[in-house]
Amino acid sequence: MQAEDPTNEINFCQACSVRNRAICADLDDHEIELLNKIGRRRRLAPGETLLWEGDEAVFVANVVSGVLKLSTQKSDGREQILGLAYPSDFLGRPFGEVSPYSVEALSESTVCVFQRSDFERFAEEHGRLEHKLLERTLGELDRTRRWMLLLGRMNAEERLATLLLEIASRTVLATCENTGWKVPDEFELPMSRQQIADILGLTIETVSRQFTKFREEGVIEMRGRRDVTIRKRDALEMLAA
Amino acid sequence: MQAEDPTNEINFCQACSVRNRAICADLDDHEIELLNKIGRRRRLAPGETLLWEGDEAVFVANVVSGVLKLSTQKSDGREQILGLAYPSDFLGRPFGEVSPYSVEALSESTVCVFQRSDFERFAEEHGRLEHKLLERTLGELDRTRRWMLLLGRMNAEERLATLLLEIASRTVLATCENTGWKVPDEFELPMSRQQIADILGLTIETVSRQFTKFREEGVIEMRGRRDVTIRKRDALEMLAA
DNA sequence: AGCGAAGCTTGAGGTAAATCAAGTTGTCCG
DNA sequence: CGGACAACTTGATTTACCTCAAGCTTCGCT
Repeated sequence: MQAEDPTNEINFCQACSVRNRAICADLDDHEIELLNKIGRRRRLAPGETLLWEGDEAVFVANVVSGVLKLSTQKSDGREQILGLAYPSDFLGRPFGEVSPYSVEALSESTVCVFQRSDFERFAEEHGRLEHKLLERTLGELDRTRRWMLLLGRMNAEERLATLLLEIASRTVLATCENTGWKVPDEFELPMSRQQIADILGLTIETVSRQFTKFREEGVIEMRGRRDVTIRKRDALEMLAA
Repeated sequence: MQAEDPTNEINFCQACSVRNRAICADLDDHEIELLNKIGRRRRLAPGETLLWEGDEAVFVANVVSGVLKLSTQKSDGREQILGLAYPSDFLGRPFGEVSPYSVEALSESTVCVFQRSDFERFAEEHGRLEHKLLERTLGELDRTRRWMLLLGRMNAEERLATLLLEIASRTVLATCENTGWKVPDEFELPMSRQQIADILGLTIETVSRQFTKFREEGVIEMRGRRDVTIRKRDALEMLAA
């Protein structure tokens, strides 16, 4: 998947690894060609920011590879991560003036970027794209609402269990083509302990202690700081349920 | 606004109080007539449930009057309210099989209900409706994500301040037509203390203590349990910021 | 290899909110 | 109008998580 050349500006849609899963999936060859003309590939290094909260919303984008975070800050600096974006996910705020959150790459990422105005014009002329975007947005709203139960009503243990299962399941969807995949028990965390804390609404110390606890209980195994193996999936699912 | 007859099944769209704000706003007279044929009005008493979490998603609806809550539960019964729906808001999960949350009326409410299958067919044939629904869904996603900052990173005082301001601003949008309105400082809470706790991710006791604190500080004034007057809006805005 | 620094872990102590347990106040209804 | 019940408030105590403060790993770099 990393083999394709992200700098190739000519007809990159044809070879795009998320071509059949992103919002462009239902477009025909002619439409794809038009979309190809208004978009461009962009590579982001870890830590690089694509959109700033409060800034004019100039871009929208599809994630092609990598993982990005959406986040917002309180005036005093407290940060809350609003979600993660995986390959085929859509980024940005069409039909809105300002970006309501920041978007920053967690890992080395490739995105397919459009000027918001270009994209909106295209969408209004091509109902199928707008329909796909609607379906994706409704799905994202469901996912976001489920996260509210975690932030409002779960304890630290339940929160980390839920996140580990979520990352596992999202990782596979991002890695394999849509036949024959299954959710892996081994994966790499795409973010630091502090970022995990900002996702879960906890402090870095509490997150660290929970990792230690899961390790001691044999629920997970770790090689280095970011390589996780789930050993007792049932235990995690019980907590997350 | 309560003067219109909710049981009148003939052409209720024409006289609908949310006609210009709901997703039907951009439809022409012919389209409205078609939509009118597939929808029907339904009145809900406080506490009555329109959709159950996990059930087949048979309905979608527009809120005409009243306030409803969307909520989800953990397996052990802990509840988290995912959001409130005010007049002109859209309810339900188009293009999905199961309802990801429950919808229950908080106050006496009127909704305009469609069979999901009817609605989806109509939407696919009428791009303007789908576009409106997309805009509304994107807005709802933004609002939901902002709430995550509250659940993940705010203390009890900040949470209640934010909710009071939110209810005040949503109440006016629900009450007045779109010219000349301003946000009121006096309003009625449409929910119980326990429901406020379930919105804010707190316990009923903590909510009660915060109300008492705001009253003692002269930030708000209360007549009975549900009538609130904001006396120091600055103070609340400072906390919510 | 070995240094340095950022990232992470661990411990001790403090605190906001939860929990448990009475009281009190509104509200419904005959 | 009064009585009963649910809804709410208040107080005392506990606890999960936060804060502050060291240490310890991991990893990039020369």
